[in-house]
Amino acid sequence: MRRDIFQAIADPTRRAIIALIALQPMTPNALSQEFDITRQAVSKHLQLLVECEVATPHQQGREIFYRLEIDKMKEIDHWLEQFRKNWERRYNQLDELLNTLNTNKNEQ
Amino acid sequence: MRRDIFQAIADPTRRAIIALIALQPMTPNALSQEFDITRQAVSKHLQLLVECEVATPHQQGREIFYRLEIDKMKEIDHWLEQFRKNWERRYNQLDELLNTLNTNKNEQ
DNA sequence: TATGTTTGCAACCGATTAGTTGCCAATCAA
DNA sequence: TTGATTGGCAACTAATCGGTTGCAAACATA
Repeated sequence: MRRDIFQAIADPTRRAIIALIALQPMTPNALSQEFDITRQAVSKHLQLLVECEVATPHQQGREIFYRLEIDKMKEIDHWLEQFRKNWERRYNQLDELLNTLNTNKNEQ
Repeated sequence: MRRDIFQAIADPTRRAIIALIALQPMTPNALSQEFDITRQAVSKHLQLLVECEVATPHQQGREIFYRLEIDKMKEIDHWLEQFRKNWERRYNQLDELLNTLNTNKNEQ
């Protein structure tokens, strides 16, 4: 069984879950209301995310909030590093800074 | 059938293939010598990469060189963008500047 | 032309995946 | 204490995945 971050983000539902809990920790119940699948299906995705150490459960009464382990996302970023020099010129920090300032006043 | 870049990088062999053809275009035969699987298995990975538009075949005589479409890797980078502000020092620079420009709400 | 090389395609196989339903334990609220 | 809510676990299923073998087409070369 491969259990790594790349497996974790392979599924579109899982990517959506990751994006949601990046904003705030959420319960399986709350999460399942965002999708057309059962709570149990969402739970299985969460279970996999926990195995991959992408999310961690935090119990609060009878609810369990799943929180994103943001550091895990860095592993993807790190893997991308080897390709970045092949495409990025704007990875120059100053370029990035100026570009963002010129085209984006609002965060997202 | 999900055919996207995230599916493409889910498999470790495929990630290795991507890393290899990032250095130079390679043939299925040459690639298969780098792994403990058959040429046909490598070919199937290449086929999927082509479907995902991560690699493109370039015939040269009876050989077919597979070349990495580096731009596709940017899609991963773009998806990561939403998380990056949560972790990156070099983006904190930007955050700090934006906060200052926005009459600042809160530091850090 | 005959032969070997390179590759794609098809059929097949076992394991995994993403989903379902059913059930039970724990917690909260009346 | 009773009943509803929340969520994990188990069993099952259809589809997909990653691999195999076998074969035929296209090309290169003797």
